[in-house]
Amino acid sequence: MLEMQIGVIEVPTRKTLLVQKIEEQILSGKLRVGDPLPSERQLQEETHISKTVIHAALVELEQKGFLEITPRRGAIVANYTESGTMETLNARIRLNGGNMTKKQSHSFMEARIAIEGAALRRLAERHTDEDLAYLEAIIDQADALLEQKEPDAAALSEVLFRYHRGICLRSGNEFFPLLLNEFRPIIMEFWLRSIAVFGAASNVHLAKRYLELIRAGDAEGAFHRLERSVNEYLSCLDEQ
Amino acid sequence: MLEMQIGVIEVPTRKTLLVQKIEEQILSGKLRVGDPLPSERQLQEETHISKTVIHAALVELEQKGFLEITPRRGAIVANYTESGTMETLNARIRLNGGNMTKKQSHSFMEARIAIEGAALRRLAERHTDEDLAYLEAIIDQADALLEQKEPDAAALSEVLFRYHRGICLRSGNEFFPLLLNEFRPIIMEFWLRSIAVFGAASNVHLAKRYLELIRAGDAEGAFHRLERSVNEYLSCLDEQ
DNA sequence: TCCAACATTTGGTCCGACCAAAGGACGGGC
DNA sequence: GCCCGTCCTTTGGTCGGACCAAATGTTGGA
Repeated sequence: MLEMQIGVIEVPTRKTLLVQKIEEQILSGKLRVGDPLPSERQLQEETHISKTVIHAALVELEQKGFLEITPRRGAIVANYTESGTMETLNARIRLNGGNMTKKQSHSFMEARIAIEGAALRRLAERHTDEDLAYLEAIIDQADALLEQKEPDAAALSEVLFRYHRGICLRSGNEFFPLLLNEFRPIIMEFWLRSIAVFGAASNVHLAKRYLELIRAGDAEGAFHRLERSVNEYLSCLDEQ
Repeated sequence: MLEMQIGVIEVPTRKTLLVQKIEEQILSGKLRVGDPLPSERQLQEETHISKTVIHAALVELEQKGFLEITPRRGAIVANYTESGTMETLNARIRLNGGNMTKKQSHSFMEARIAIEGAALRRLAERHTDEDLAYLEAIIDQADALLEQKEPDAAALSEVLFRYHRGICLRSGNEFFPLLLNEFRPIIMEFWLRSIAVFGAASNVHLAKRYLELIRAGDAEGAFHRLERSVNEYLSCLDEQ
């Protein structure tokens, strides 16, 4: 029997649509940095959306770093290269179809080495059996996925994300796992590609390798292993 | 004449108060991860605040990573160690009177070394005259503040933040300055303390020292200078 | 020419009502 | 006894109108 797959149909709210519309205008260059936005009442008239929702959308865009709102003066397009946060970057990548530029990819990998590398080092130097058990449990989940004849790449990406966030979590640094959460959509995309390029088994094997190096207390070894795999990925990316 | 300083009196909105109240309940443990919140209408009845405002508050808490809202089902307390971002942490610190725990301070400094250290290294290895001029211009602003007999600590903190973000910006990595923006409130608090402890002049002098090391192309020197100043600050903190 | 008084516009906040969808309760058909 | 529509209740999302205080623009008199 032929099974039809439609999947979940998400109904976007008006607020979401308005946010995306304005993001688009800004990122496409139709609205430039410093340009003033129409007043909330003008937007209300244009879009036939209530002022309450308009206001909520503008506040969300401000939190994302796209706008600069001054009470009783209006909103202007913010210099999002300066005031932006990771959410701004996520929105930029999402509007680009989920694809990063090469420079962004290199920046991302550099940031990954800086953060996860520091976590790896620290965890190798100082860890408990509980830390190791925590990571092993996640590895087991990855192994379970590998046993299927057609491993689910999305599910495996999720597990790999949790594994590497686990490294940050168990490093004892309270900031590192939160930073990884900020990167989440970008990291998930990265793992999907990595699985597509190097295969599912290879990625899980690498994860196990980190665990061995941590258990052995080899901080420098773990760090260099990360550097090496990053460079492999980047050189593979540059070839395309 | 004796000048009395009162400062700006901010009138908190109902929305703000409600957000803080719920944050408090969550962080104090009265509301645990997975617990359902009362419906918006129940909250309306309890608090005598209109549903629009209630709704806006809940959405803000969702963006901060404290809640998980499902349309037509309700809101539950999110696992903020899983879904939390830097904003969650900022909220936690703010509710603690703006004071970080010692562990948080150490985590922060470690993260700073990881990120800003990488930026310093890269900028020292590869920079243009324009990069140097950019940073010099910010240093000049700091010097201008120093010339006043009673330097404004808040203004100087702002300049120091822009300076160090400038280092990340000019490093060429697109992620680093965004990460610093996420840290912003924490970093500002840090500079205020650093100025209080070591003095304004000392902090500006240190900033100039980084510039010299960058100009000389001394990547390792710049990195170790950062490590050293971080350790000085931390040991000073531990004494208290 | 200057400046004080007034009018307009702005974002921020609040209200009470309505909407569509999800879940539960009910009941008829097998 | 079990299944599956049908109805009702509850839910978050939206709406349009209202008011506020501050910033800006305009006017008119000295």
